[in-house]
Amino acid sequence: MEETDRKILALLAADGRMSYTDIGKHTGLSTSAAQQRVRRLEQRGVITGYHARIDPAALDRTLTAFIAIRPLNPSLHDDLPERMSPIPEIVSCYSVAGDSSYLLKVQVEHPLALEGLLARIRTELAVATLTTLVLSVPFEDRVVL
Amino acid sequence: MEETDRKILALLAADGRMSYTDIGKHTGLSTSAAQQRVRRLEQRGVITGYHARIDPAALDRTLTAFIAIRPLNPSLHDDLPERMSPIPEIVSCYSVAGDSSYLLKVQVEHPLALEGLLARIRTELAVATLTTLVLSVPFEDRVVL
DNA sequence: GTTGAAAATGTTGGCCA
DNA sequence: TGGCCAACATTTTCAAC
Repeated sequence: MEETDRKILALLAADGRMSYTDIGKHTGLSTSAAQQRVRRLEQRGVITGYHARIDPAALDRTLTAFIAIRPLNPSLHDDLPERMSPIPEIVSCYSVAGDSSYLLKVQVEHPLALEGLLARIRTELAVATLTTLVLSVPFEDRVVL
Repeated sequence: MEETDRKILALLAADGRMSYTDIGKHTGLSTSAAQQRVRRLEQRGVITGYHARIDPAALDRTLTAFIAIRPLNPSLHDDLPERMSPIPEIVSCYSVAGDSSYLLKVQVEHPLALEGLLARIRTELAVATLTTLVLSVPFEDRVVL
């Protein structure tokens, strides 16, 4: 990956709606050259998508937490991700190696909702949970190239 | 927050470059009505930004890990986030309540790089670390409205 | 990579319910 | 207030070089 492509990635990571014209200006390319570069980055799967980021508070999801889970009855066939999928409060799911099997990031309205969510997770998934509350987010998902 | 705005948020969360014309088609609004809604959502801070998502593997960051950190010398003045900021491998930083003080998400090239990163974090920040390796990511940062 | 021109989209102001 | 329309500016797209 070369200089110009990295620069384009940095620009689009910072502003996903930047126009090809502006990308061209920032990289010294013509509009269509910039567009071709971006299209190639998309086709190669380097850029996997464009997404608006939404303030969780605006959706009444003021409480964020990480939940480490460990299955109570270890089984060969692990379909936990599929069974987590219908639970809307689970925002991210990581399969991990360490003290637990999965690490979940969840977002709920308030502590009482977290209590309910934990009960649901424990019963529906048959797992033990260890919860860590998020107090604040100094930074998140930054892209430093 | 009403139905139409939620729909717009869902659309832009899924495709941050969707045109106002398309947003209008999906919501039964005219182009300019859709545009006004989006502008208002941006001004109210509900939409905090638009970002391209980049495949970490394309940037040779194949290894993701979570690192829980605990300061060795607890002090009143905590400037850890500022001191983490210049470390590019640290992608996210959460201040948490639980067994540790901060939870970091990091991305590195390979296990050896993680070893170096852990050494850097421990010495520069004067903290104890507990690392959890990410094996796979069933889903991440999904927005379910 | 570049240029250029056509098609699509973004933008603004005025008008209407 | 919130939405529509219509005219104008900008961007996207795609060809040929």
